Amino acid sequence: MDFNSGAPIYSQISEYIKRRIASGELHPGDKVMAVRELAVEMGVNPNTMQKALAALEHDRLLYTERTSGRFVTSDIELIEKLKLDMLEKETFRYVTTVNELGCSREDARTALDRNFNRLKGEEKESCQQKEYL
Amino acid sequence: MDFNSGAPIYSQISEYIKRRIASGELHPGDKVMAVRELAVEMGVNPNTMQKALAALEHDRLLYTERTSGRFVTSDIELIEKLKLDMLEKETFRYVTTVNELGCSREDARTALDRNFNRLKGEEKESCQQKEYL
DNA sequence: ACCGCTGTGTTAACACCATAGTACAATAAT
DNA sequence: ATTATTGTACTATGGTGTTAACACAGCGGT
Repeated sequence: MDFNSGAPIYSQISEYIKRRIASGELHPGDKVMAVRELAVEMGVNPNTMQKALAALEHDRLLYTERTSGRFVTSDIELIEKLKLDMLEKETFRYVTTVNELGCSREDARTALDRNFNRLKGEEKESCQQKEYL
Repeated sequence: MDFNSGAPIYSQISEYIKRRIASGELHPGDKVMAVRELAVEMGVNPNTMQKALAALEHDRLLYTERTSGRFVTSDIELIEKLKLDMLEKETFRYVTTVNELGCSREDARTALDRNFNRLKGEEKESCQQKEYL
């Protein structure tokens, strides 16, 4: 990951993990890696990772069992709602921005298709599996 | 404007003005408001606004005439390139995020349409003109 | 009982962002 | 010449993010 978006790192990590929960890549009830381990994996300080995970706990997407570790919520409804909410939020942000840019709906549609193709092409080339969490 | 995105305010302002230049809402060669004036208008400190405008000057989107004020570049090609670049960058960011969310191209398409309709609806209701710059 | 793992809390240091306030140089208008 | 306006520079302060290096509490396995 690259943390170049200007937003705080802990926040970027929170959003990233949120997406992996929403996508189902992190299964409900699964145990997640330890704070220190995750911190090494993503190249940040354990405190920063702690802050990121704490935010996810606040949203009830993770819960912690005192000494055995952290787990993904088993609340499937919550996860489904999360996914829909994030899609809507991201899309609205995108549409607003692009509209402010003076681009039409058609402009956005073609740009969207072009970038989906670009993405699928990249995925085919570098078939590396993600090993986080 | 609301500055809740986590990114630095000066950076958000830069991007916002960039979009207004790209859209043509700020015409090439036009004079922009004074730093202090703009700062009041957007409710930020003059220093913050200065920083935002300095970033735009670094990109040659604005230039300054020592004592008469700042002006939008007259380089139409640059503006056109800016617009295409920003659309591509925003779209790629959106597509990447949404794909990570586990959403398909169709999911994105319908979400896009829904939000464009929502946006057009809102624009019709509150027909306030923007008075910045 | 001991060791190692877990999460958690604390302190300190450094950098960046945002704000306030002040000051100065150069031009335009009077 | 004087005044107002322009951009620019500087200091200082408070808040937050990031990192580092610790220490502690609770549970499991040996």
